[in-house]
Amino acid sequence: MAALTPAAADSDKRYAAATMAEPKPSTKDRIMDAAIETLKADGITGTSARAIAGRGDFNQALIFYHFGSVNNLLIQAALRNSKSQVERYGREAQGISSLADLVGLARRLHGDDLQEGSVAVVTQMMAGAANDPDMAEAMLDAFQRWIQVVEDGLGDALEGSPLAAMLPKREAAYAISAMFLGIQLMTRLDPDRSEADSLFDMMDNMASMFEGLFPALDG
Amino acid sequence: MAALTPAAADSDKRYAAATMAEPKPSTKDRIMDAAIETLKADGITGTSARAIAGRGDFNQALIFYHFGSVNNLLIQAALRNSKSQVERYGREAQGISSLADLVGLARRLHGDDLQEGSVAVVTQMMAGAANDPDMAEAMLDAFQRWIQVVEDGLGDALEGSPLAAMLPKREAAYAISAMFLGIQLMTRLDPDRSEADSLFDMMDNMASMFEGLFPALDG
DNA sequence: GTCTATACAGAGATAGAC
DNA sequence: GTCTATCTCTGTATAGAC
Repeated sequence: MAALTPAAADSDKRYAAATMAEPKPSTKDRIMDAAIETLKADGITGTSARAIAGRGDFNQALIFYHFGSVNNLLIQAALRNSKSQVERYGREAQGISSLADLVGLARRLHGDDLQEGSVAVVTQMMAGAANDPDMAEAMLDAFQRWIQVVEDGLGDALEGSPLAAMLPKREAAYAISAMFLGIQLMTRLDPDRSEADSLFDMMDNMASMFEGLFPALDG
Repeated sequence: MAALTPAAADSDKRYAAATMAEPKPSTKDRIMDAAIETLKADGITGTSARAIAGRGDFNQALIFYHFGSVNNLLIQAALRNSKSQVERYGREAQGISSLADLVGLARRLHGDDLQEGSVAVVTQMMAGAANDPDMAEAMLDAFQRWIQVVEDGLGDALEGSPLAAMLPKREAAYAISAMFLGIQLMTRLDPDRSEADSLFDMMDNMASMFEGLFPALDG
């Protein structure tokens, strides 16, 4: 589960540099980091060039020099993050061998993500995507990667079960991804954020039920 | 909170007047209508007092006179719409008697809603809710009404089935609502908007399967 | 590649005439 | 209750010095 460094940074470049002594982030990466942080903290309406530059402590004009526009910066930052997210999720999904495992993983990722705020960023970008086709395309791209991870995990979870033949994996993965997204969004609105817990409990029970009804043929 | 001005004539009055000859909307209602339309068309980032006023063809200052701030206008408009939505959804959900019915209804509502754009508004408001607690509260309120409708529909669909005893309805309703929301959001990103169809097909099959496994005891 | 300075459009909001 | 006019702030974006 462990990343290479605790500083587990996001961009490809930083991963490449993570083995070296000083993974000093490039300016572009610093700007993208600040953009994501601003999105998390202030939402899409508060994410201006000035706000981003203030948070990252660099000059506002750098955004336009490096990315041309604020929206393009957000798109690039989202794509960068989504790729590293999918890598991480994919790694986490290794070794899944049952639906119960899958639910357990989802529960844990939900908790982590609620802390970290990746889906909060998604919400903000999705809102921004409404009047920016390029941003919509980037979000769609991100979702498709995500669904693929779920589909793979589902394949592992159902291997050897008769359910594997009955369940269209692509559609199921789409449904699960949609649900996960929806749960995150709703949970974020709730100040005490408790309802999702019992939901995952329910899914645990459902998973047990399914696996009781359709026991795996092999391991 | 109370209606100090006579024009506090809320949407309720307008709906009540719908049976009369001329249901001429109040100014407040016209402003709220324009706000919703602007949210659909231009997203939260494009929804300014000027944009709303331009779309509804009234003076910008009226927004501040009647609602105090743009954000408060959005909150009031969202609450008004969510209430009427829930009424409508509740009506549609009457007469559900099976899971297949429920899926059918969901499919139809998905289609309608994709046209009409209610969930598009939700997306935008949710993004706005990130840095406005009042807006978050309003959205949470709206979601809870929605979940209640689903819970009721689920109760009707499972009446007489052994599933009714096995499935915690509140949690299931929460999960279904979350999934519906997620599907809407994802679908909106996709230019050709096709993936949801096969998803509803899958849910149809799942519903049949469930109802084959757990046949209703009575009608 | 980074900074300062600045242009200019659009934002929210209010005052005061009508 | 509605309008015009205006204040002030913040937004994106660019020019040009370093």
